[in-house]
Amino acid sequence: MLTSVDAELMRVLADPLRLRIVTLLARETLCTTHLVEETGAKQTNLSNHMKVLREAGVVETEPCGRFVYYRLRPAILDALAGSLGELAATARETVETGRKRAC
Amino acid sequence: MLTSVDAELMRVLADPLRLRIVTLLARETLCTTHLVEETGAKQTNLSNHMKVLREAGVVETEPCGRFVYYRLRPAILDALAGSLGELAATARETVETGRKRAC
DNA sequence: CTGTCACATCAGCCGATGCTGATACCAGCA
DNA sequence: TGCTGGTATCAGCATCGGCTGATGTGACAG
Repeated sequence: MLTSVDAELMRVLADPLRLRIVTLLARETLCTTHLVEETGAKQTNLSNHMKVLREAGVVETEPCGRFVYYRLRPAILDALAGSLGELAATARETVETGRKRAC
Repeated sequence: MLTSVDAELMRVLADPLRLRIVTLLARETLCTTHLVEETGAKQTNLSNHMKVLREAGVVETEPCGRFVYYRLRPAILDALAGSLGELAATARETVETGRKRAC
């Protein structure tokens, strides 16, 4: 396998609310106010999740007056999708050829 | 978006040890004994994780005498990689066209 | 300067989950 | 029928992480 799947990135994206946020941001760049409207979550909670996403490199921020826009970084998602695809391809070959270790 | 990313499946795969197990199983079908050797984890712990992976549909079991082989189900990983790829593609288009909601 | 609004930070609670030792189950073998 | 070895289950513990209310910060309007 060339690239390995990033467990930390998986963990960050595995939370239901964060995944919802990422899905919303995939369609259009939004700021916290919009995300509060869309998700119904508290501003505090949302801010915490945005921090996690920011520190994981999933989103980047763009200040705009008092507002802060959150923009997704597609390369991160591409890389994850790619490494998972590789894993799936490897698994498929293993299953189809019946490769197994004797015990 | 056609398919949405499965948060539960992400959660299952987000654990470091489980991801390690899945990566090992992608190369060759193994039984618990091998996984204990490879990961150094306790048999009890490993058995718990295998139950989680089994219930999530990530692996399927094949009894072989007193042993139990665990085989990955590639379709599950393919689907996840695919939906993540779609998400990434959507995000890329959003970023490149500068699509954002006014606040 | 003062008030308001958008957002971030902090401390605390609490439920979820990973890890472990003890134990049960089950297949093969003598 | 016992014994051994591979695996599953159970109860308890400890930690992690998400949610919340209170509070801080920084920018705009009047």
